[in-house]
Amino acid sequence: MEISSHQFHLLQQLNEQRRQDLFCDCNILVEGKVFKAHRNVLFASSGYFKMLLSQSSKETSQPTTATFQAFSPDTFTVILDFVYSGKLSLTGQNVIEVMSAASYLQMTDVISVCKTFIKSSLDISEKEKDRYFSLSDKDVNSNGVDRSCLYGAGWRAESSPPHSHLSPDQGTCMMGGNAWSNFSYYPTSQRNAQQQLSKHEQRQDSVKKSRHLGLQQPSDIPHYKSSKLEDRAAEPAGHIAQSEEQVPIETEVESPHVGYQYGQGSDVIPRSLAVSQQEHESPRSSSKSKSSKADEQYASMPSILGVMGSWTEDDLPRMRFKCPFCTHVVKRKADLKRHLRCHTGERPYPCEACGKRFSRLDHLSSHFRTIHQACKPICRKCKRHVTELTGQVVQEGTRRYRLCNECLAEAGIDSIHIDLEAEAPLEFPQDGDKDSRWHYGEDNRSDVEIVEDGSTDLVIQQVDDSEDEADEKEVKPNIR
DNA sequence: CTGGGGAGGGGGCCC
DNA sequence: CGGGCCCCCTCCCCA
Repeated sequence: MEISSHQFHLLQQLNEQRRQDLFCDCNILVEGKVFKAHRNVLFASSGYFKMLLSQSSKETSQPTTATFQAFSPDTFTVILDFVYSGKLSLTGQNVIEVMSAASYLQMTDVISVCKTFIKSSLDISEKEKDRYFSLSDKDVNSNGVDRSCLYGAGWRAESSPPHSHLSPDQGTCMMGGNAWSNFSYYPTSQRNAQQQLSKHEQRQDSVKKSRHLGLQQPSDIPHYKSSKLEDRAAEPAGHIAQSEEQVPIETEVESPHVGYQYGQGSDVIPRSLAVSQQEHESPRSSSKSKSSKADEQYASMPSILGVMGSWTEDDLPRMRFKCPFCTHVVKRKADLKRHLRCHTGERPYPCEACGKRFSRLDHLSSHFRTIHQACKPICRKCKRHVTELTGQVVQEGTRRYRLCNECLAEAGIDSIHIDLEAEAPLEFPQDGDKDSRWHYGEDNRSDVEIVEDGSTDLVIQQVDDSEDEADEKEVKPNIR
């Protein structure tokens, strides 16, 4: 006969002992603040402590002391409370730092929950958005990220089905924080197959890892292509937990206990600051993430991301920002913010000419110039340089390119006709407002001459190349 | 099947 | 710190 409440009461007693400083045999020093705990509890909860305590296990008579600088006392409080209660108090403000700390301490379950938390706060597809708004009608106070949530874990899983959780794509736990308070977390061992790692995500990480660490990309791992985010969003919500599939990848990098030298440049990450390489897949997110959600995350990004200390040649400390989702390290916070979009799938810059969305404004700009403005003074067919005299702009739907007169003749002008709606040139918004509406130019350049033709979606325009070329000199389009 | 080119995406870094 | 450019890589399409 098994009494399900036994484990709960046992841990409750241990927690009580911790609070009363009874039998505590381990001191943890975090930025000057001392935490007392039981080494057997820490040993059982954290891979880091397991390593640490196993090394010092011979000296059981002396209290073990561990010192951390890589995270704040508040963060460790959250971690320790989880260890002793199974409840993880996550908020939009602390989730990144808690995850980094959990990564450092090798607490995979905590990492998984943090990722789910982040992912859920970012994972807003159009469909989900609709649901979000519909739910918001019922729960006006729903705020998602900033709402604190409590992850109940462990023994209680026995009294509640383990399938009613963790997949943010399921049930009421999924979106916009509407059900954060109901969001329960269960240890990896109790989760079912739906928690399997997304192969695409795994793939992306492995690719990145290979790239950043100078490792060869496994040929059997298909390459994740960001442009297929819709496909990705359509996949079942599987992520979380260190699956067995990840093991080969994880073995490619060293553990934080031995430290590692980052394969990029000569910057060596100090051992004490090395972050765990327990790679975790990115929080899955739809390509149509609501940027404001991501902004909240970015805004709340704690300084823990800057713990990657290194030293310049002048012996001056140089801060580095480590991505919480991969091994990538950047010098600037803005670069990290930009990099994070490749994990969150956020694409805040839509091309209103064709609807394609981009994660970066410069990519959108480049796309627009190349696809919709025919900036390249090169004949698309023969690749020769063309001017307003030797070539013309052809519009095919929203796509524009140039053809020299010869190629134009070969293509058969007779088959091309005017698209009157495209009479005015496409203009790229200059204000940089990512939400601004794109518009067709209203200045109606006087030098634009529409040449009528016979096809259904092609337009040939005589344009002033001098203006275009001046623009090109100014903006230096990314022409390869 | 293969190679070349276009397009997209990510990182570094300058302004 | 954001915008933007350059460089590099990968994927996809097409000849």
